[in-house]
Amino acid sequence: MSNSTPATIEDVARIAEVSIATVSRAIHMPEKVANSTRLKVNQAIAITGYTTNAMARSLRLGRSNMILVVAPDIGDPNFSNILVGLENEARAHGYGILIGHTQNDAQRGLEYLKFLNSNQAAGLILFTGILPFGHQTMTARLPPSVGVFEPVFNGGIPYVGVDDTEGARKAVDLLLAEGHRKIAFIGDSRTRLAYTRRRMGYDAGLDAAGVPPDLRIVLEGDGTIESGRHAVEQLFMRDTLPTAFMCVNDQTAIGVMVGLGARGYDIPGDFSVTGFDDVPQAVFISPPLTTIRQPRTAIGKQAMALLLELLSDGRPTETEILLRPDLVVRNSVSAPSRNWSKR
Amino acid sequence: MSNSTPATIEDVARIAEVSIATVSRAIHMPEKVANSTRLKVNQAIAITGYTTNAMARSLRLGRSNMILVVAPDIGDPNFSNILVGLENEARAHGYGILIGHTQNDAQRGLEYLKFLNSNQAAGLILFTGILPFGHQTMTARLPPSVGVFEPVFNGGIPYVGVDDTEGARKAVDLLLAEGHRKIAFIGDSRTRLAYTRRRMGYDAGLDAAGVPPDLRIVLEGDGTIESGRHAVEQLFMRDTLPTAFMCVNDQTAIGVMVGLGARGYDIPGDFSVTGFDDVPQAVFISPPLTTIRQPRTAIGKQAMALLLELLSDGRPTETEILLRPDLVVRNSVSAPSRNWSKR
DNA sequence: GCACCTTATGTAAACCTTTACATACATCGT
DNA sequence: ACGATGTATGTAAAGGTTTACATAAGGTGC
Repeated sequence: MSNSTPATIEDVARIAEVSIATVSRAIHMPEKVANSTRLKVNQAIAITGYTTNAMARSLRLGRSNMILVVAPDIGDPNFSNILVGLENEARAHGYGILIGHTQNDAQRGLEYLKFLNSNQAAGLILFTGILPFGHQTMTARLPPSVGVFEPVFNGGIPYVGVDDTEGARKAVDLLLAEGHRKIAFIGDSRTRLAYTRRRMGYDAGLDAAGVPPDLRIVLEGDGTIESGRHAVEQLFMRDTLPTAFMCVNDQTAIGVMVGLGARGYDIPGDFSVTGFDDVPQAVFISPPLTTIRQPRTAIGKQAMALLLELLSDGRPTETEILLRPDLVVRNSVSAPSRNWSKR
Repeated sequence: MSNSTPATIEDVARIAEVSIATVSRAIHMPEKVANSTRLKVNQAIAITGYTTNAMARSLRLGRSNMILVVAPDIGDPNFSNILVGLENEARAHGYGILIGHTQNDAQRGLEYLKFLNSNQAAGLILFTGILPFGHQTMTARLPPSVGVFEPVFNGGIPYVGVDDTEGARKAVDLLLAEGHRKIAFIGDSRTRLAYTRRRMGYDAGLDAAGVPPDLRIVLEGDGTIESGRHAVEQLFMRDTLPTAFMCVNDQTAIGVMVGLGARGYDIPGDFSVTGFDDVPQAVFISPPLTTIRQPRTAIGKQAMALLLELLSDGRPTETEILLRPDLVVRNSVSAPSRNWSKR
């Protein structure tokens, strides 16, 4: 029963007294095999503890049943829930998923490219707008692929995300509705296109409200807690301060809140702050952060569904699927303090 | 050059005008082949863009060059850095790593067991003390395996972690040195053995200091932020309060701090708090958390090194590798407030 | 009772590697 | 000059699976 080497299809065939072809059919095309023999085969499988050797199967079929998910940073609080959506959908269709972790290192990216080139994955999910394959990026031949969160340069790769511009617009509209005019945008135009789109939502909102350009303050960060904190320091060195901080993501917002807290200011009493993403921590910090929720599990599910479609049909029906980002109001926003009205 | 089907070893052989055996040797045992032919082969490889088909190779060799890392929760802030250590070490030895994500769901665990049984991974790294294979756990035949953080039940699986008891001892000794006597332990004896060991450190420290049992307060949580917050609520319903909270991990400590903050208390003015793990957030919350650092990257590196050793030798040289946990002092601990001396 | 179709199973090739063994040739010591 | 030794390469089998094709048996319509 538990021999040293795992049972093969031949062991099963011998015990069931049929040919290996019949065993294979009993497993993968049960309707093609007589009830009586299917029963025998199943018993033999139970006896031997047989599981099909995925190497051999993939070799023969020319494709694996694994999907590679490549992300620059697994620790990103956005990652985990997306993954749940991806996994569930994949599993429901007989695929497994593997996670690759590049840390924005081209060398690592190349490892995964090799992995793909050796046919070890049937498809690819990309968590970054940039193909992480260094100088080979242009010539890389990829399996069917889908991006998450933002379009992948290079073109031809459909993606699933959220309407970032609209989400940002919801945040800025809330601040405007509360009476803010001088709203700082703590952004990041370098790392992700999604972030640039959020900036566009900020501008569009202020344009629509007729806020003149000289009341706009835009700072560059890199989307980390640290950069949010740094942005606050920079602003306090200038002579004008905003009444609200609209942050490109929650991490930045948390940094801003920590920075303001360290200077003794109250949120939302002295300053309002908004984030984007609704990461799990957003509800735990104090005050709980008003932010824009991304339907992460749904994004994961859709992305995988799209990839599976590609895998069977070959042609994507859609090149871009955008889900709706929702405003979630907590306690980090209020009307601007009158203390600051002079500004 | 970029045909529809990827180049095989045979294409390379034809172009280099040698046999496929020579190509294989040129790749894997270069010293066994003449310089001139090795050159021809390399050129042919460059022309065809050949990469060896991992399926076929693994099938032939009977082992893959992938290592499966199974974790209950990828979002765990401890996970990411361990992974870096694991990855670097694996990569340096020609192995790739794949990440499996069980979410404590036996069904998912079984998927990975199947994956292992079909020889798709040469080794296994386990992030939980419990084999996540449901009812098949006892009969599961596993490849060489190493645990991370805590021993794996079932036995026979070596592990790499930190001396949890000693780490906890450092935390409690700090609190005692500051003058605390009434120290609550917010623990979790159910989910991880490591947590039970931390409790042992707490008891040992108090024993050594001669703190009588009736001054000890132990609450059960589950290691989440929420459970830390809940513990605070529970304690305020009792008549006696501690002067310090020693928490089984940082998440719990953050919850405790949020709970105390919500009630208007100052840390460390009114209460001291310690954590364990030194997760990345520990430095960002206010006040920054005094905690015990786990050398995560080193743990990952060692765990992978141990697994690779197992893979080649078959026998583990050590069954347990414990690294030293360090106290990192920040701002969440001070001497007990005199307001509370009545208690 | 026979030609024909359907259904169930078996045979063997193919997927792409690696490697034991065989072969061919060159080198060396005597 | 010849057997022994060593080096470089080729031939072919094996690894476990899927599936096109072949075969056999049973059923149908006449």
